[in-house]
Amino acid sequence: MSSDNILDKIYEKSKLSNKETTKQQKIVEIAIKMFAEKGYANTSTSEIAKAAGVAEGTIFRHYGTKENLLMWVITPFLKDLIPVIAREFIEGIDKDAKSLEEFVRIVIQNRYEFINKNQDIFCIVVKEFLYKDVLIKEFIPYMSNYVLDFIYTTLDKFKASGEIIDLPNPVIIRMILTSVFGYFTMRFLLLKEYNISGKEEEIELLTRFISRGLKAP
Amino acid sequence: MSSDNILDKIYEKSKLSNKETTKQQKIVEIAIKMFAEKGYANTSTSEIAKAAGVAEGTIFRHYGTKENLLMWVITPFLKDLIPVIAREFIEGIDKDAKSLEEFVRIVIQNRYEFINKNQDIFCIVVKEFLYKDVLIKEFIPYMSNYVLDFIYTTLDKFKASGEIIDLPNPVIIRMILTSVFGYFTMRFLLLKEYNISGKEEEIELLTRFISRGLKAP
Amino acid sequence: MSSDNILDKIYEKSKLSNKETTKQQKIVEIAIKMFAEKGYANTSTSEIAKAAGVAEGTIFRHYGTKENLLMWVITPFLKDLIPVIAREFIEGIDKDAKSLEEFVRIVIQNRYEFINKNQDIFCIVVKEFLYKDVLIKEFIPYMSNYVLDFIYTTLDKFKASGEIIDLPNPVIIRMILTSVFGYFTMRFLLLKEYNISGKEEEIELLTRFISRGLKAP
Amino acid sequence: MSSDNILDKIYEKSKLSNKETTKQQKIVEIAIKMFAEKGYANTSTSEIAKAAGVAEGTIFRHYGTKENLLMWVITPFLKDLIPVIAREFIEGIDKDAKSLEEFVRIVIQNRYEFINKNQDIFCIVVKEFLYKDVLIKEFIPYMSNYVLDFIYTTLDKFKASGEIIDLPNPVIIRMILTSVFGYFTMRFLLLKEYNISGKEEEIELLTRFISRGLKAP
DNA sequence: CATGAATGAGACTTCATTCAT
DNA sequence: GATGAATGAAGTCTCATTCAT
Repeated sequence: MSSDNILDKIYEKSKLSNKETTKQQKIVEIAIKMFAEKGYANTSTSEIAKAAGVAEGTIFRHYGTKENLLMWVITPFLKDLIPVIAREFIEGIDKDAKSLEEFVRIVIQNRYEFINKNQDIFCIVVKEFLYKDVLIKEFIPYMSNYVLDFIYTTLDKFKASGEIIDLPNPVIIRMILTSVFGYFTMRFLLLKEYNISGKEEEIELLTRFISRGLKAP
Repeated sequence: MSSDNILDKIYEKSKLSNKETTKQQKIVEIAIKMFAEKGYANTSTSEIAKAAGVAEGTIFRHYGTKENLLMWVITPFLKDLIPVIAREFIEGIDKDAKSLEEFVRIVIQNRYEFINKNQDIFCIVVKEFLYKDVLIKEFIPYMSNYVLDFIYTTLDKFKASGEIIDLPNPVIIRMILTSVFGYFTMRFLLLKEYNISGKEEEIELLTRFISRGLKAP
Repeated sequence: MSSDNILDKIYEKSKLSNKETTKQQKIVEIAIKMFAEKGYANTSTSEIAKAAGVAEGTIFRHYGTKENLLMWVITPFLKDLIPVIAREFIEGIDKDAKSLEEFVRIVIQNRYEFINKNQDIFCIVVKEFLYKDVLIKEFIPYMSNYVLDFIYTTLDKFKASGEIIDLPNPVIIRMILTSVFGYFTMRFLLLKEYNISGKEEEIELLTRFISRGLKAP
Repeated sequence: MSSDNILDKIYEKSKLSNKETTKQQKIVEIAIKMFAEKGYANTSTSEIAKAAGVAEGTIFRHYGTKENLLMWVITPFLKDLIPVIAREFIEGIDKDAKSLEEFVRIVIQNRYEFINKNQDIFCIVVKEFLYKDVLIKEFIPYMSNYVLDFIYTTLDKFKASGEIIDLPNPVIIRMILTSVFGYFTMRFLLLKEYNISGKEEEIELLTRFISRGLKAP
């Protein structure tokens, strides 16, 4: 069964493709840890090599470029981050036809698990997002038109039923994303050690905050 | 009358104290622009010097270190960012004894202006915040106990009157800050060019979103 | 058989441990020459690199710091300089129970050879000694208590037998060292080219000068 | 009455010549202190300017070059160091026709006072001596033929009377100088703080050491 | 005369990347 | 495939010196 942890996936992928070495695993593992901790720009390939117990040349043999290594680490995360939201979105609504609140809860729970399991990569992505337009451009296409259309019609339904406020869809989506990613950033980057309350409770609070904030007046 | 724009303040300060040179102004101006655009780590002092039409040594004659230059640019911004929020908070509530919604609106409006006028520095601060613990440590003391106490008692009052949900104060504050700064980050960093709607309207939406989200059930 | 020349030792050490490269040897060789000639502070790493036919980065890949390179060159010399004196001292006296004169002669001869073979490094050490307290601190511990004790009791014996003047031991030692190193400095640094007389004769003169100077009245 | 302290002399000289400013005095004073403490190469003109309370340009207005400032500081010291030895030498012998020991004593005492009063400049000279051949070349001519001739004939006289060992004059002079300057260097540079015994006693010991060391067998 | 802002050459150092072994 | 020595471009920073004010 395929794990939710990106690292595992990378391992699987590479095992399938080309008799992935332990060394490659180690490189990726260490790179993730160091990029997350000190940032991509402040981590040198020689540090990674040393920490991974590998010759510096080996990194370049496998990944060609430092930037390539970053992408190798980030891409599967990005691929999973939004598409799964979308699928979840669709399935969550389809199956249960629940309220917005219920839906938001499911999404947040799901993403919480995902990010919690990949905290380091999340760190990297957030930090690099601010610098590299490339990342944003690579990110957007995953938000396919099909999915967007579905989200739009769903939101329209909620708006029609008077459950949520009547605002343009992009505005609503932006509000949800801002709140959710704002929360995750604070939770997993800035206040890592401050554990105000339990996971379940925090998710519940955030869910209520968002769904109430979007309620029709 | 002292402007709200940090750049102006730096100019004023230096004009008053050291007979600041045109070159120094140029250096700071260019540094802000480049740090914001490419990030502190990815901007070299030689680039700054060249763009400012100045010898590289001149930068170091005045600021000693590249990091010093960053601080010179960031510090007044940080000094203004939170304390003013706090003062506004106190005064806004005191004067008008209005609802939470009214208060949130005032704060957001005020901060919107401030950040709008100092977009570049805001960019720099957000980006560096994720890397440098130093910044956070320099930031926190401005949130004085006096202010925090006031905020706490105010929130308690709102909770007592049943206007807002009964949650621990740190949780409420965190939610507000997350939403507000999440919004600003999206607005001024990530989606600079996407102007979904007018400024007034956006502030209004965010205000309602937050104050409703915190309403008692 | 291990040579008395430090350069040889460095080569041996590195050949044994790290498969030392020709380039590394060349770097050390050139560094010694240039440090000796122009002084550590007045020799740039780029000069060394150019003269050694190596990229400047190569120096730092191996030695990390310019100061490290200096230490790499100096340390084995310092390690040998005094301890060997001490051992010689002990053995020389022990074996033959000869007069002070005989002992001084042995020591000077031995040190003459040593410094003669490592003239350049001696130059470096003398010059840097005056600037860096670090060096002195690294130097002193080699003068172990055991050795000092032995020297003291030996000098006491000479004093008891009436062969040498009755002065505090530190004073006597200081006089010997001052004369010997004063001589070496003049011989190998200041008047390199002036060869007043043959080596054997000079040693003999210095020996007599010191041993007579210390004779009891 | 003309002082023995070089600083005073520089002051006098400059007062006589060109309405010497307090600033120039301060510059020289500070330069001496800093060159002595940290070495010429490790002292920057900006440091000197700051410590002297003077603009950096002022230094160059007066002395043109950093090296010039060094020379301005060193030259009068050098001029006094040896010539006075020579004069003393001549007069000491002439007047009292005493033994070598008496003569050596007078010279050492005299030089001790001189160097003691100008410790900082002595430090500078010793340190720079090792680097700059220029200094040596500037130094030698002061040892005039007339003086040398006198020393030679005097030494010859002592040798003829059987008081001192029969060695070539340069060898004898070198031995004396080596011992004396070796002692001064140890006393005023390396072991500044270690005061083994009183000044008078140390001079006496050194005098006896040298004169005995040179005695005919 | 004095100032100090400005300069620019050059110092030390880092690091992604290449390539012979 | 793996290694790690070597590279060289680029980065931060220092400092003696100049020159307009």
